[in-house]
Amino acid sequence: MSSDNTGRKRFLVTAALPYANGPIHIGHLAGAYLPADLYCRYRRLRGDDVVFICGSDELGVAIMVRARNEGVEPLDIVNRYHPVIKKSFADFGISFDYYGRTTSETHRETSQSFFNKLAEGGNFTLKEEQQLFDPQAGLFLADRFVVGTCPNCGFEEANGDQCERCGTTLSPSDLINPRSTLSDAVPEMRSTTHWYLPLGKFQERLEDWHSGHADWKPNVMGQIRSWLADGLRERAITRDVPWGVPVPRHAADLAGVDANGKVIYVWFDAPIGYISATKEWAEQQGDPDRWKDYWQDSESTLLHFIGKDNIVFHCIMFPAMLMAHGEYILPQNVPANEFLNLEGRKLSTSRGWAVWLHEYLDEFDPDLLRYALAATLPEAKDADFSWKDFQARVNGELADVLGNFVNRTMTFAHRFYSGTVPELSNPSTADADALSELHSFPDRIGNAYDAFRMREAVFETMALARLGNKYFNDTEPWKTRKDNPQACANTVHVSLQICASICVLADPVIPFAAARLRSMLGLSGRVSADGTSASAIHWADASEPLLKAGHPLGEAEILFEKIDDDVIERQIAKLVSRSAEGSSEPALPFEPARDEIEYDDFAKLDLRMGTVIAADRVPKADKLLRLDVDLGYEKRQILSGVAEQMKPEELVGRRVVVVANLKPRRLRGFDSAGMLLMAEDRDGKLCLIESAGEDGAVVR
RNA sequence: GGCGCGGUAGCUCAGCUGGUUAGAGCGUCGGAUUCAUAACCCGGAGGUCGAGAGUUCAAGUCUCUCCCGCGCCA
Repeated sequence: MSSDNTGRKRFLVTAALPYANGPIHIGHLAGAYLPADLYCRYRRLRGDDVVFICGSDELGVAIMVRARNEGVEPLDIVNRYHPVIKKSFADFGISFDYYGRTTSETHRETSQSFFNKLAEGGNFTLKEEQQLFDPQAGLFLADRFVVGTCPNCGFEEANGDQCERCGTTLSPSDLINPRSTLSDAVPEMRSTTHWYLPLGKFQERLEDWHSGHADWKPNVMGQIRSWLADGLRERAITRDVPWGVPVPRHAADLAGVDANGKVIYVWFDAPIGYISATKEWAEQQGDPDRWKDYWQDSESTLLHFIGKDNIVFHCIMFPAMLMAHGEYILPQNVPANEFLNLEGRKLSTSRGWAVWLHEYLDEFDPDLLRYALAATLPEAKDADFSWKDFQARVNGELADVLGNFVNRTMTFAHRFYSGTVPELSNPSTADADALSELHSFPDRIGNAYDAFRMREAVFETMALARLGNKYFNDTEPWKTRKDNPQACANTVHVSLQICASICVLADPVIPFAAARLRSMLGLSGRVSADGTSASAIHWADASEPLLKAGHPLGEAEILFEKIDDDVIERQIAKLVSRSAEGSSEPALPFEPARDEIEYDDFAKLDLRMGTVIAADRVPKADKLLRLDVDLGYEKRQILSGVAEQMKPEELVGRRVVVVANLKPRRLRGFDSAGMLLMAEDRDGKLCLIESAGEDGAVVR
């Protein structure tokens, strides 16, 4: 392990650069950002020197195409999303030391000089080849931007890489009547030259390096072995695209190639973004060379947090690049996570099946999602996030177990000990046992973090609150208060110590609540972000009582409010309705507001409460249900156009609001005397208007 | 199609290099309690560990075949 002469270990932690063509959702968080943040916060509390780096990946074809489709510049797209992403991370408490972007000048320079260095070292090969060119757009086309008729099944919208209908693998030249998706023009073949990185040259060194890391996660190692067993091939590192880091002049001259219009392929420049962002961080620190301590000193530990889709880039290609360059250290570990599903289905941004971070933050406390996600991270296999599970975690664990323990402890301290820590004297076995168990928690939780077992760490953190509750229960201070005051004081003393340890050990998971807890305990400011100040409480200190007898406590507050069912149902409904719209962004307009009316206009309505006592379908009518409604003073037959959304049996027994004085009319051979009031969402979804009040009650 | 990772109580998941009656949280049922956010605490029930075959004194744990989910590659 790396360390400097003060015993502090030095870490450079990166989290995958999010692609800046959309906002952040919970899948991103669970894959990389939250586990990385848990780890960094933990390490800082250990007193280690951590630099946590990330940034927006803003280059590449996808952003360019999207800009074309919207008729704007690529820079407009990334300028739209970069600030949103950056802010939502910050609000969520992801504690990046620096969040950069790959459109920065530093990144261009860093990528180009990296490229030049590899070119000088003779690491690249050049290949001239025929590629599809869209003469109208003036662009070379990636395979997937060509469509045409499938030679196998005749499907007319087959993609250049695969036919969606019959599944045949294709190359664009196989297509009959090929056309560009950018302009509809017929693509032509043109010759172009590109740089390749022959990864095979690094095969042996990579194998040696990997064999020294048997401790990596099985899902990561499995995939690496699979790639190495296949044998590494050369891979293109430049493209003909107008949006990227230009191939540097120096390398082009060395190769004798006109590099005009050619850029470095994003897979090559994106990981270099970690380096450029670290340089920018160092500049910001006023010590421009300091990035080298983290990237080029063997005493430093480099960790990449990523999702499983990124394993080969971080475990094969980027390390090969770093080896080729020669001046960089290699990652110590790449704890890649699997994917997170949502309500049992795969996340899909295009189908509107996602929970967006910036929207979540509009309605909830960051800590709630941090906890719920951390408790169910996809560490070994794909995991599922559901709103019901979120509610259960918040109510049953954060509020009931942790929050309630703190609350009952604080209540005692304030009510019977005037808000100070009572003295511990003649401790019972129960008191001593609780303290001795407490002693083991920093290591128990820390060992889990050290091994990248975040879920276990979170579980063990909650276990400390469970210990607190059990201890509190077993020692029954509400009884001893009357017949054995010292025993009661001991209970409150020890319980407060447990709270104090929690405010340190829970800090990585729920940093905002932990800070509130510290202020309740009168420990504000004692846990510093970098763990360096002299009076700071460190991770290991949480194994011992942190509060002295007589220490004044702050004001008590509820740490976590419970979440009501209807709040959760609203979230689920939002998800479902968006997914039905098939779009990620809420776009439907609200119905326009109507003209103003007089009170008398309103008073003409005779609205009454009623109960549906019978309901059945109207024959040959898709939309109509026939209902018998009890209005208290009489029963009515009412026809309602809800059959497409509600079943008769769902309506029986429901309380409804009825327009009772609507002129009766005949529909499909049935008399309808009145109508039911409903709320209609923009997408046409209907909801009954329910209320208490007896049948026949006037609604106004 | 090839490769990789997973498939363990109703739900979400632990089970490291094979070893006594397979664990936790939630849910459920029962009990106890009342300081506290109708919270907490105790106890019970629930699993032929995806299916089948094999190795072994002994297999969720190793081998093979098959099925299912996810991913990577072609």
